[in-house]
Amino acid sequence: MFPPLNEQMDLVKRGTTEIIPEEDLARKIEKSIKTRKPLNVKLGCDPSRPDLHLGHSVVLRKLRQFQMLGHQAILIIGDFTGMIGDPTGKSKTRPSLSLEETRKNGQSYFEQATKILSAQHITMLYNSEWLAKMSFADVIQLASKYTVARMLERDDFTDRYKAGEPISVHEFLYPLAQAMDSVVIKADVELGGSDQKFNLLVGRDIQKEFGLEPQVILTMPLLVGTDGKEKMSKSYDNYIGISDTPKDIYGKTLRIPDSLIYSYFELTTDIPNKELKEINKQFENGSANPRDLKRQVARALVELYYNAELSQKAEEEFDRIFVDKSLPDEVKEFQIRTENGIKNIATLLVSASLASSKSDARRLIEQGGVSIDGEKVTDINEALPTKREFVVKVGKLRFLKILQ
RNA sequence: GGGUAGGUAGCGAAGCGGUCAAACGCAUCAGACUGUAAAUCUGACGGCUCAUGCCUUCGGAGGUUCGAAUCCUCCCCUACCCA
Repeated sequence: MFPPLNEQMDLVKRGTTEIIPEEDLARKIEKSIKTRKPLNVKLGCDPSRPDLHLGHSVVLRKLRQFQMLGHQAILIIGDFTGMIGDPTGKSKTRPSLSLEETRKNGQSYFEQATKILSAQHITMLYNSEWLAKMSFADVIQLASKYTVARMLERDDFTDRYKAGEPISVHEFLYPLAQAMDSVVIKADVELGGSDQKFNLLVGRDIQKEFGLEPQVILTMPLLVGTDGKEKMSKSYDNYIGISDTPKDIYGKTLRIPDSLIYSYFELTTDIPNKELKEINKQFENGSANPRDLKRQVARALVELYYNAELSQKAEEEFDRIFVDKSLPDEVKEFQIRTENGIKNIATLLVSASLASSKSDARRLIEQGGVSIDGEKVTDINEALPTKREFVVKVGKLRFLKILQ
């Protein structure tokens, strides 16, 4: 029922950053073939941000490969850890969520994840199920299994410690809590982004402490966001959400810097290895127009999360706006009501949330960023057209049909 | 518990009694260029104003002063050192 070892290894190894230790993975797969028992492949999910983006998709797609090979995917929704707030990264002021919120986010996470994952061979668990039940004594015992020196080896901690930035004691408990998840579900393999390496390794150590066979860890590269600099993340606002509209997925993808094209092909699409190599070649020797390659990725992504038809429509729409510089086929509408006191273009922009304040509106107009029916607005006090409807454009992307 | 250095706009970081709505960098927004970009260049970047101007901001609360981000008092927060 399972494909042979080599086949499994080839597929699983593709696109990974590290497999630690690789021999163990082979051994575990071999054993699973022999005993006809699927491996437990764990992926921890942070429910503090409910929207999944292409960055998450990289590791989810890897998880799907395991499913396709007949293994068991286990999604751990970190609702318990999410309740306290995730310390990884810089934002210490991340809001603590209530259990209810994390549950809701967890559900939404699952729904989105199944856009990528197969509905078979999947289990979803909330880690509050076991973490919330641990007593203080349990926690102390768990904490005694790891040393401060080793905790400080984590890059994030090392850097912050050197920089004299605060590190709260509870942050040390996070890797341990995550490790407990691995203990409880008896994970054979844990997936994660390469920034999770430390946490995943702690899982191995703690499993050993509990007399279990340590999990193999498998890390994936971090997808760089649309800004071309930081990893894709909602907080940097450089993400392409898998629930974004076809238009947005297409448009955002086309706007990535050329340097990212290859990695987007590699990490976010199903393109076969052979074609991937071909693309790399074309890109290196300049025989392909990067724009065309980008269009190809964008099309592929919309197809992946929607379908071919919508993907084509998204492309046409994009061309209409940016190549032909005409209107999108659907423009949001805004009804002017006399009682709102809208008397000129500036007040209209504010009321329609196209500008955050009157000063902002003035700035936009002064800088030539506002037009009505294609005519640039030059005067802040310009009266509105008397027409019943007209289209206001702010910047390159924002259109609004005004009704009065 | 004692000591030292700090807390400034989205972030980083100057300023240390008036010329401070607060230098500079990043991020952001608009424009030019383009392939839709990226890079580059230009401009903007607390709010209200056509504008001189006015209003609200420099951890918090009070105070000194004609005048405070800048001085004083108390409080809160962070790091480091000593115990």
